Amino acid sequence: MKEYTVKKLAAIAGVSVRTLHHYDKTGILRPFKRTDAGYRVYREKELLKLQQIMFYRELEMPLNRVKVIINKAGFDMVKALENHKKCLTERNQRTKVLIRTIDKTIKSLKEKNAMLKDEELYEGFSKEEIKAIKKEVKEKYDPKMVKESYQKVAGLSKPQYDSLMKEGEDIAKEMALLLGSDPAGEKAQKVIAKHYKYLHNFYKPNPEMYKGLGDLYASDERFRAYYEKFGKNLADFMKDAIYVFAGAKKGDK
Amino acid sequence: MKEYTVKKLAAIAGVSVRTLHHYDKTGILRPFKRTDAGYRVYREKELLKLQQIMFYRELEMPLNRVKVIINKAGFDMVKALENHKKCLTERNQRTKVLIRTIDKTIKSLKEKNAMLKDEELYEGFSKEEIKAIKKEVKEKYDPKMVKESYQKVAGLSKPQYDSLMKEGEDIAKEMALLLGSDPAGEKAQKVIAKHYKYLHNFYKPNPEMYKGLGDLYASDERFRAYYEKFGKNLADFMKDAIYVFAGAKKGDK
DNA sequence: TATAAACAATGACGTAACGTCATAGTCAAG
DNA sequence: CTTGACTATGACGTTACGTCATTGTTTATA
Repeated sequence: MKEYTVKKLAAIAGVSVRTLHHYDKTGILRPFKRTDAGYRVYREKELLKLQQIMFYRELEMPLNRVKVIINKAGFDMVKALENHKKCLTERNQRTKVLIRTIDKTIKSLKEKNAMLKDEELYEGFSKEEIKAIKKEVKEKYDPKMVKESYQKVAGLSKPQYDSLMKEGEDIAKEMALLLGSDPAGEKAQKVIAKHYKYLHNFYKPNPEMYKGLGDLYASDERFRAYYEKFGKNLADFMKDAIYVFAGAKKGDK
Repeated sequence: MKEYTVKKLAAIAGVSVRTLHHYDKTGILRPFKRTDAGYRVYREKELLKLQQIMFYRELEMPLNRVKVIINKAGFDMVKALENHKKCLTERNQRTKVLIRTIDKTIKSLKEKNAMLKDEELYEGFSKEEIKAIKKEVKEKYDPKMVKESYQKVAGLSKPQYDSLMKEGEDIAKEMALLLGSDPAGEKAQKVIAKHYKYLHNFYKPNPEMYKGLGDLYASDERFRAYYEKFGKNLADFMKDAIYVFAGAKKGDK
């Protein structure tokens, strides 16, 4: 059984010794054992785990989230690898968009008649969008869903993201127009069905989760504030309508 | 002429207002003007410049270096864009290696007879290597060369990098063996010629630059320390031999 | 066996690039 | 005039290590 101390592992993995210390201290990656002298010793299992950490870091997942994910009972390494592959492929697609942006900018600079729209200058850059998405999702949806949502929307372009966010707003506006009506009424239930379907953009909801979300809308200050922008006590109305819908949905199942 | 204040520019570029403030404060991206009220106003030139900054950041270039590069007289935007394209293409290649690593790891996990060598777990990850390269280059070469060197070696795999670094060490060792002999002697000059050729891995040297490097070797504490590891006052000896070689080289030119 | 170099540990301050929030002035529309 | 959106500056906080100091441990060589 092959064992590594910090320098050897750092060398083959291409990380620093300091990083390994940091990971041990923060509990993200513990060594297999410590020698009597206090030396950290790592084995195959730790090497695989470090690989996971490195993939998550490559995809800019914050360490405190990585820690939760990979140390959870039932963590499926193969599934995680498949997900990393998907995200990396999407990143490569985005990089191709960046390269196209470069080509278009060069053409625009060289030929005075090939003007770019200002927005076109930044096509493919999505850092801030992702952050905005994460914040938006966090504010509007169950925090447990944040990670999954992140993975699902990371590949969106800005126009796609804008469109998605606008759809969410439109649904909220539609509900606001029905304030004062019966949350179990046909109209409200039609819009809520649309909302439920909309959530599929972020994660795969089920009736129980949807009810939990309704609770969250009504009880969490940030959610209330978000919906208040569209109508007075809209969060409560959403919750009521969600409960009706989710009850019916459960019956379906 | 279209003008933007911070929120509008932040929105189309996908950065935060805070980022624009930060860039202004640090002098990386100044606005076109300030209104009487103190509002920042940006125009086309600033938009193009921001695009540059964003490409450099995408490629993880530190801001203080970005500042120097793009604010230099004669900064060639088209050339820079072409260079970004090259780097992004290389990054995509590296991502493909990562994806292959994923495939191999999955196969290894699913089929117990498809064992991976430990090093194979980390193929494609290069962050620490790049950092090490930057540090190494910084320690051994003219700081002005760092950016160019970074671009030139970024695509190296770890074995390629290791090989390259070893070659550098071997040359230093060879010179150390000649300590005490004539720096203008045939043997020393033969090794120095090898050193000059070796530098081509990092940048395109010329005799004047090479002499400057010799000066740096002898005067900079880090360089001296590096060469001291191989032999007493090796840095001085290198400088002397470099001066002879560069003089002869100049004559060639 | 002694020594020196390489490897290891812990501790702690510092860094880069913003993020977050507080406070207050400015602008535009109703 | 009022209100909400936009703007400014200031300042503390965050994340993921980097850097360095100090000291113990291991290994190879003379």
